Amino acid sequence: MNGNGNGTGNRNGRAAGASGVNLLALRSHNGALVLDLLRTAGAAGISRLELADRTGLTPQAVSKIIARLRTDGLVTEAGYRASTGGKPRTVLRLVPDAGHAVGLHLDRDALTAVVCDLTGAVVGERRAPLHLGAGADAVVESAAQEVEGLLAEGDAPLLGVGVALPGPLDHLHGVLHRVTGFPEWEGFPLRAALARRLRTPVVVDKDTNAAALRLAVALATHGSFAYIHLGTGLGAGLVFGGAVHRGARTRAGEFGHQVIQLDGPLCGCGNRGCIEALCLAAVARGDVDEAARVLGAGAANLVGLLDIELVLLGGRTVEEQPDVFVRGVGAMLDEWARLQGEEPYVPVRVASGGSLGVAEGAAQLLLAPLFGRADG
Amino acid sequence: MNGNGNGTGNRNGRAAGASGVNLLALRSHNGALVLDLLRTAGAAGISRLELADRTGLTPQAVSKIIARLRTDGLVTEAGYRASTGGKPRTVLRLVPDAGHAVGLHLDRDALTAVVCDLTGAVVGERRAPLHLGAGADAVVESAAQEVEGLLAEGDAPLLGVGVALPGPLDHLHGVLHRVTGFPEWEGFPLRAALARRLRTPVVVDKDTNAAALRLAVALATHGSFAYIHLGTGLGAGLVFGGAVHRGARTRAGEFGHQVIQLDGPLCGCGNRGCIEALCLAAVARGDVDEAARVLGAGAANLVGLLDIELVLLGGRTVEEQPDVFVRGVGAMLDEWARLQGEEPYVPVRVASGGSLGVAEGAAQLLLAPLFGRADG
DNA sequence: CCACTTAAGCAACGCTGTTGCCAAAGTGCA
DNA sequence: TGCACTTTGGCAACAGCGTTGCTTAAGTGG
Repeated sequence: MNGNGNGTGNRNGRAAGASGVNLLALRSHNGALVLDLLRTAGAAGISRLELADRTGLTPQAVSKIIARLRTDGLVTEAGYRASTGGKPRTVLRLVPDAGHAVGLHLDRDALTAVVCDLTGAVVGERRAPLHLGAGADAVVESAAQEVEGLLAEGDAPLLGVGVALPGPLDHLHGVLHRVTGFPEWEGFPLRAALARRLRTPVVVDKDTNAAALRLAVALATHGSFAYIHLGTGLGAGLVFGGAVHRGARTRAGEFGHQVIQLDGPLCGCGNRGCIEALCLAAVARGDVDEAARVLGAGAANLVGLLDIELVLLGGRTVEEQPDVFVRGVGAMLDEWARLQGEEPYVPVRVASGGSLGVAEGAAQLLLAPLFGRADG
Repeated sequence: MNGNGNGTGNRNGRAAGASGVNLLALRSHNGALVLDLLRTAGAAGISRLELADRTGLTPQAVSKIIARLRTDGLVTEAGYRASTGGKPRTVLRLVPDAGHAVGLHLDRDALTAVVCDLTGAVVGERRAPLHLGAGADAVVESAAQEVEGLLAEGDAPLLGVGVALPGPLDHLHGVLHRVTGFPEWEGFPLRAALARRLRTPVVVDKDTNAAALRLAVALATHGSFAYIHLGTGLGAGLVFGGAVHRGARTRAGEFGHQVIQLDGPLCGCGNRGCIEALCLAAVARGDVDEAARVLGAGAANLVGLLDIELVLLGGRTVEEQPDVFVRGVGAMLDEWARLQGEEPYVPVRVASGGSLGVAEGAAQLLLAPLFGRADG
């Protein structure tokens, strides 16, 4: 897709530390950068000179990069800007249909599948009931059939399939750990199984990470934020420098089992005083304010520890009473900021997304790398 | 120092998002990579072919890079390896005296200054009493005099001065926030003041970040760890991907004021249930086991949230009874791992370092960028 | 002594972004 | 209408990057 394939061009992909960069990698980096700016510009488009200004590259370099991207069919010229006293700028736009990716959201009881174009827009959608407990092979088969149904028309080239699902898993190898309540999934190589079945690249990640990735792409941020998801469980996706932080074993984000009440009430995980236990208990007894307060304390911990810029809230429970949570969490962050004696104003917002958010994020697992958003 | 100056070579350093890469940046990246491997190899040295293998670059590219570095005086040939059936490999070594950096540790009651060579080894050292409350100008002046005394011999080119001190501060601009107990420092532009006085580049950072940076460099890791410092206060330095994580406003690492006991005892910061409050109280009443347990709970939170690979403990209180803390924290991490049902073994160790650790880290604020360890 | 192996440099090359220059396409004033 | 000016963007030449192909250097081992 990007000319000479997938990038680094190094002889060995195994270099332990940081690895050397050659001209192919440089080309691919700058190309991705330009593509990302084109994507961000959306329908409004962007001119060569603006691209040069934003990337720090010379106009001539941008012209060459654009010429390559046009040859590859990723970019087109689309009209002209108004003149500012000279030749008017040429508007450039991403070609949305130059590539598609499928996003698959496997939840406990439902499956959602979307096809997204290069801009991340949903161009196709399917939903189906799902029983995660039905066994790995059955689930893989029905997921594969949904994907095939979605791709029936078969127009744009398919980059691959991203799968998002709950619970700890190994993102690098695409192997599940024990999905809470479904022990039969432990150790199942979902990525390999689905890739073999569909004969296409597959990437697997946690649902919270997928949601966070979608938000990072949608916000076009290279900064940091935390996406906190409160539904049947409590988890978080962390974004630093515009990339999802997955950690050494891709298990980061276990926000729900942060202990916030030493020797507190027992949690399902076996520990005591986890945020999730306190929060869900408060929700269960109808005390949403207290749930928001607990969540806010956890969010303040995040902000203090990691110095993130933004907190986004999502999940079924939050969506039921968004104002209560935004206010409650916001109040805790403001109080924390006040105690710090400074004005490190960290906004709290509800994450846009809706019911397709996670599936869109799953598709972004394949789209985002094209735009230089590395796998973290 | 590195040929054409400091790197990126872009026309503007202000690009908001990720920025474009040109050939100078590529050259500087690969050069830094090679230098880092040479530094890591230490006195044993490393051959061109090993460098090629480790970087993923071709042997010829490495030969060219080494030729440049030799011309710049950063690298020398130093003997030969035993033959393995052909021409023996040429051993290459970093030239330690190609550059020096000063590290300054300003503590509440003492000043420690070191000069380090390129390998990070201490080649000069001075200590002096210090009264942080004596006022900014007086402290800057006495610090400057210590630095000048240390550099009297004036041999190797000086890269600059790194300053590490407690309390929140703005690393990017080198401006202090309110140092606990010394309100007169709030807003003082330490970096600018010292740079003007000494006419040399100055970098300012928190003491915990400096200590963490020294450890990252010493361990030569590109992975992740947390350095937890327990002395008169409690703080942490976080390292992801071999780089110190400072966060959006360079205030990350406020580990001590993570709330771990909702509505717990009042902390000096005004909040309730901070780890620091619980931990210091336990230490004060002689219950070191409990202090270790609290610290361990906090460390488990870190590991769960960020999926780091290693926990390092340091600071005066830890050094007094290292075994108690290592065992206590380790027990909490093991228990946490057991509850996860997996074997994500996260080792706990005492951070080597001694009384010069922070000052050495301060020097690394200037040395590390030469070896590709960006300011993160 | 000679075949073989391994290390490292020389020369040519393809490709990168950059520089210098020029054509295209507007505006604005006389 | 004409001309000076501004701005955009491409063409051509270039320096410099890592790569490739080959040669030279310097060992081992029969």
